Amino acid sequence: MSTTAPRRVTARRARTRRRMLDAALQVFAEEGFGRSTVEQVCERAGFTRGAFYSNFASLDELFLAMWEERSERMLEDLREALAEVTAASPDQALRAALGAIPVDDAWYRVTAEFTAHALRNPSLRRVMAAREQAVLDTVLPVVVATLARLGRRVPEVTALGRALVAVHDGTAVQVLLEPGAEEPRRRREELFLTVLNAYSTPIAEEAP
Amino acid sequence: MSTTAPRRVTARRARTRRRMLDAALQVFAEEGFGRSTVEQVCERAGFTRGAFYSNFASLDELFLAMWEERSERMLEDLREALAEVTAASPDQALRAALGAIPVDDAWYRVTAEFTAHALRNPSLRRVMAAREQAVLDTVLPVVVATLARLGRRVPEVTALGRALVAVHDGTAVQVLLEPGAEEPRRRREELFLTVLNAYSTPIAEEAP
DNA sequence: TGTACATCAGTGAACGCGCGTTCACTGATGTAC
DNA sequence: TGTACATCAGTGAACGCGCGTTCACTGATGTAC
Repeated sequence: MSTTAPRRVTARRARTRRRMLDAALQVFAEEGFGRSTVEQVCERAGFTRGAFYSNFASLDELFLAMWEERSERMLEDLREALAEVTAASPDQALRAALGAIPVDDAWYRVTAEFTAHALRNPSLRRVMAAREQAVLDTVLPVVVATLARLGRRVPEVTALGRALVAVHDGTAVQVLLEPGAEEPRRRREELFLTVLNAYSTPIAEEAP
Repeated sequence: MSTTAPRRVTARRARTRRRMLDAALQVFAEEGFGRSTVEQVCERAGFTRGAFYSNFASLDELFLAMWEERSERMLEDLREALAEVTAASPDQALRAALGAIPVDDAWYRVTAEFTAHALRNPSLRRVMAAREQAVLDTVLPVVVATLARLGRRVPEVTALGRALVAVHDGTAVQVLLEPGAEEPRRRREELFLTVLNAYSTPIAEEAP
C-alpha cells in the first residue's frame, strides 16, 4: 500500500531541489506566504516553471518542505552551540544560546506567517507542536544541568520550557520591530534571566 | 494642499463600509492575508466588486483600516474591564484583564500575519509600535497602582511593560496551538504572575 | 408633508493580465558492456 | 577508459481561469421649495 513509487534521487535532482528551497525562503520572506507565486520562486532559483512541477506538487508543499528543513538546521546549530558552552556561567551560556538562534528577519516573518497558517490546519498544528517539543528536548536538559551547577533545581521542567518558548517568541517580535535598537535586545536577555531564576529554586531550601 | 476633497459621509456609505470591514476580518482570518481576494470580501459583505472600489483603493487599505478599527475597539474593552477591577486582588485583576483580551483565534491569525507584513514596511512598523504604546499607556498605570496597593513598587516601568507584551504575544500562540487544552492557559496566567512579581519589589526594602 | 430635482452609491458587464498547470520535446545524466 | 543506449530532468510554448480594475448605468438618498 505504498503511495509513491520509490523514485531514485539523482544528484541533479537534489541540486535543483536545493536551489528551489533556498529561493522559496527568500521569496516567501519578501512577498509574504500568500503572495508568492510559482513564477517568482522559479525565477529566483533560475528554472522554468516546468521544473517546479517536476519537483513539487504545489507551493504549499514547497513551503512546508523548506520550513521543516530550515528549522531542522537551526536545531542542529542550537545543539552545537549548547554543547560548547557547557563550562561557562549561566549568563554566558544564555548569551551563547541566544547567539545561536539569531533573530533573523526573514526567518521570523516566514515562521510567523506559517504559524498563523498552521492554526487553520490540524495536521500543520501537529507539525508545529512537534517542532516545539524537539526544541525543548534539546534545550531543557542543558538548561537544567547548567542551573544545577549553580545549586538551583527546576521543580517544573515543563512550565519552564513553555515559559522560555513564550519569551523567545514574544521578544523576537519586539527586537525586529525596532531594527538596530539596543534596548529590546537587552530587555530580552533580562527577561530570559528573570524567567530562569523564577522557575528554579535553591537546592538546599524549598521555596513555597 | 489638501489631498482629498472633503467628501461628506452619508449614512448609506457608512453602513457599506462597516459591512466591508466586518467581512474583511472573516475572510482574512479564513484565507490568510495574501490569499484573500476582493471578490471574496464583497461576496461575504453582500456587495459587488464595484462597491469595493467605490470605498477603498486596495485590499491593503481595507486591511489596515480594519486592523486599526478592531484594535482600537479591543483597547476600549480593555479600558472598561480594567476600570471595573480596581478593588479586586491582583490575582483577580489579572484574570479579569485576561478575560477582556480574549485569545481570539481569528484575531490572532490576522494580527500575526499583519505583524509579519509590517516588518517589511517602515510606516506599518510605526503603526504597530504606536498601537503597542497605546496598550501600555492603558495597562501600565492600572498594573502599577494595583501592585502599589499590595505594598510593591515597580522600579522600571518600561521593562515591565515590554515583558508583559512579550508574555502576552508568546503565550497566545501556545494557547491557540492547543485549542481546548487547559494547561497552556494556566501556564499563561502563571507566567504573568511570575513576571509581575519579578519586576516589582517590596516597598519597604530595596532588592538588589 | 409632498414633489421635483440633483447628486451619490452601488451594479454588473467587459476587458485583459498574470498566473497555475500541462505536455510534447530535447539535452543531460547515468549505466552496461 | 570509451561507446551506445535508455531514462530522466528541465524546457518553453500553449491554454484558460480567476481575478483586479474600469466605467456607463440606474436606483437610492438627500435637499430645496
